[in-house]
Amino acid sequence: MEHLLQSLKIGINEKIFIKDPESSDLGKRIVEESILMIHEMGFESFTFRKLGAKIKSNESSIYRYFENKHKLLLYLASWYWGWLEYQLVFSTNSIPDPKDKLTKAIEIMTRETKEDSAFSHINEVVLNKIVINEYSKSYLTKEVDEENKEGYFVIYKRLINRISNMIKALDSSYPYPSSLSSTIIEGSLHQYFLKEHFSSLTDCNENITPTQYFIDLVFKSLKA
Amino acid sequence: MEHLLQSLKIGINEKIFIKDPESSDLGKRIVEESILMIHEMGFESFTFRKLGAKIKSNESSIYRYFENKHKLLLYLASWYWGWLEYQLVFSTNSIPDPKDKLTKAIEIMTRETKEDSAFSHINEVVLNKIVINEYSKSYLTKEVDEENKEGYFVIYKRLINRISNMIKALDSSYPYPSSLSSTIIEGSLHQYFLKEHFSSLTDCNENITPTQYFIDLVFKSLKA
DNA sequence: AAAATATGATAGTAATACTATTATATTTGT
DNA sequence: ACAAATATAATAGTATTACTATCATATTTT
Repeated sequence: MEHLLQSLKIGINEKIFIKDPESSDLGKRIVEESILMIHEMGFESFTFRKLGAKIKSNESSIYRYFENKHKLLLYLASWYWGWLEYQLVFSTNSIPDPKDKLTKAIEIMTRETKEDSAFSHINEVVLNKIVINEYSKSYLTKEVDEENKEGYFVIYKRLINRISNMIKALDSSYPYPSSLSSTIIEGSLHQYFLKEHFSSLTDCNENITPTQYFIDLVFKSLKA
Repeated sequence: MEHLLQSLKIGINEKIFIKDPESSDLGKRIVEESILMIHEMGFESFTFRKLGAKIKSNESSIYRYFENKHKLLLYLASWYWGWLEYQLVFSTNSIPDPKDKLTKAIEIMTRETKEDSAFSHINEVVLNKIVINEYSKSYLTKEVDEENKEGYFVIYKRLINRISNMIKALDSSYPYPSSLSSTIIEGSLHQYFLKEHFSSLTDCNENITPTQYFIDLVFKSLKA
């Protein structure tokens, strides 16, 4: 639990923002409305000018919180992964059996998102959709290595490592724990995307969930 | 083989381009140099103006071939997947045993790219890197459904279906052939990306290839 | 009540993503 | 060989983007 409260409350790398959006009402409105707008119009069409108009604030005021929309996306993604990490650690902490623990972990990482009333200004369901549709764009850039060094992806990496460690705990002989872990996380986003837009490329639908697919995939791969 | 020569020579959906770049010297230079430039500077920084300067042609001339850089990316990706499909069908066609066939297929889809001298103006090694870094951006847009209807992703979809069918041929009882197939294709790109930029999130390195990982993953999942 | 800080209003800039027009090559058909 | 058609080049122009800068006005803190 050590890293946790950190991640959820102030754990987002301070270099991602200029001024902490949690520290003011305007900041929270920026976060709240940007989630809705990015979801509605897509990241490419989203601009700070449009966001300013929507929240009846000034473009230049938004720039005092985030350097640009890319940084805002990094912030939203970090928040999302931190929130998932919180749920992961909270729900698996007390499970002693490694197989049960990993099962629960996969469930949490691949299940449909439900609203969390603990964070009133963030719509987690919509944020999950943004992550599905936009997260890749936050690291598929020429600046990844630099930004990785700055620590902009730590929460995401820590999360994948947690799952990787659970895999190792269950089957220390399995040669690809990190690859399998990253496949679950990234693959889950991808299956949800396919379900929505390329249904012929996935078996996930109303009856089959990504969770079922990944549970099957993982436990057939491991000796357990 | 029916669809094939089509895909490789003229099979790229004609709605993707305004004028077929294969039909002229300028068109080929556009394709050739755009691959190098997108790789060098990333898709975001790449512009038709810069490309024009590089190939000593005019911005407006490039617009006569492609509506915008997004369409150019769709074209390059279609070419890439068509090229891979060609290799897939060519190499697996004569293999009668379903297990050998699928093994070969996974190898082709997940191996490192090598130059193909058959297409002098296209650097397949660099194009593969573009696909790893930029392909997701071609479908993670608000226009996917529209563009999917227009047929801009047919080759990619056909490819995933081919692998899916090979999985079914080997184990008709496996419930997730399409999801597994899409996991191999998309997951392979992702593992190569991680290897390059987030090495702690993958087990793939100089000694372990994505091919090994996916072969293990797939055959542990299937009854064979 | 003064000082500090946050926000708003307005303006300005370089670059992007085009479109339009006209001129000049180059190719093709007769 | 010459006209007609087509392709490419040159130039200019527009709306929008992604900012930066400045100054005014609130609001909070001390």
